[in-house]
Amino acid sequence: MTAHIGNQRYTHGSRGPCLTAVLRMAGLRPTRQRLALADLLYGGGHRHVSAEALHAEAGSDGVTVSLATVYNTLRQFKDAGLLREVTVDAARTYFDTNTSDHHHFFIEDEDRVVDIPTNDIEISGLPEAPKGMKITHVDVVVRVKSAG
Amino acid sequence: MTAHIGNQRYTHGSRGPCLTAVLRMAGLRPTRQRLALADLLYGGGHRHVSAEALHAEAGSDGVTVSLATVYNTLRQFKDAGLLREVTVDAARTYFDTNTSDHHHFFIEDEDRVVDIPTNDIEISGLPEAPKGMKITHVDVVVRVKSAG
DNA sequence: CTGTGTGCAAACGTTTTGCACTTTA
DNA sequence: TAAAGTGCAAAACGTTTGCACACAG
Repeated sequence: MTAHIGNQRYTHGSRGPCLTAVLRMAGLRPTRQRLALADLLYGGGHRHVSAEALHAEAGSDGVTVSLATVYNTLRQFKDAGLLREVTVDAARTYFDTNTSDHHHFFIEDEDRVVDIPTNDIEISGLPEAPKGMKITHVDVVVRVKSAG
Repeated sequence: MTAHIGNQRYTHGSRGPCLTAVLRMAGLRPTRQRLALADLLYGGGHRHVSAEALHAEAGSDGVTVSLATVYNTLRQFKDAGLLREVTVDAARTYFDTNTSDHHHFFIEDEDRVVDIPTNDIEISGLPEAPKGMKITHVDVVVRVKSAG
């Protein structure tokens, strides 16, 4: 079984040592805090987290990390290309462990971000970027709420 | 010449009285501040504003409004369907006077939102909403930066 | 030992709110 | 004159930063 961290491929089972290597490759020292957060982020499948949520999760996992360090770490991971920032909600910043090109559902009642499972989305009729501009990315956010 | 405020159509030239009517229809008393802000928002073509920017604009226009009132007014206009909130940037909230179905460019270097001029965008391959959910809206944000 | 990372608390920018005052109908 | 809106200052919120201490290499 393989998974991805940023654009690194890694084999499950050798996670501990591998995370160390990934951090090193990203130019980040593999400290206790960063390894613990990386393990939470990449230990299972892909995830979407907010700083506050990750901090709470670390806490209830017995990992001692300050909220400031969580914020700093998320930003460093993002700058290193290990995470992608997802802008869906003005109130909070979400980070996605899946950095490949894909789109999102935003579940409005729950303030939750979910990957759109298919890669079949195609956007046609996109206009040119305004004069002198180039497109860096196209984000599609499908906002959903419970059908009640 | 006609324009739109929310889903109201109105004729230019009779702007003053018309704005009063629109506000009334939205259940909002046509106060001096709300009329002034509505005039700034709808006086020209469609616009994208942040609270701070609108407040500054009012100020340099000689209109005395507090920032809190600008925030409150923008929220009320949004709740009344006269404005649409555009989520493109975690740092700031933008409001769009064009409430019809359309998409946006976000100019990253300038923190500026621009309507995508065509209505030709089609999204194919959209998956079902997650079980028990229904789609409320699909947002497409095309992020651009200067081609330098 | 040197430099990087961490934690805390304080600072920050944006947005909301509580309350006394003003305006609208 | 009753109900709604306003302004101000203060609070609240998520996020960042400055600085002293701790840790990795």
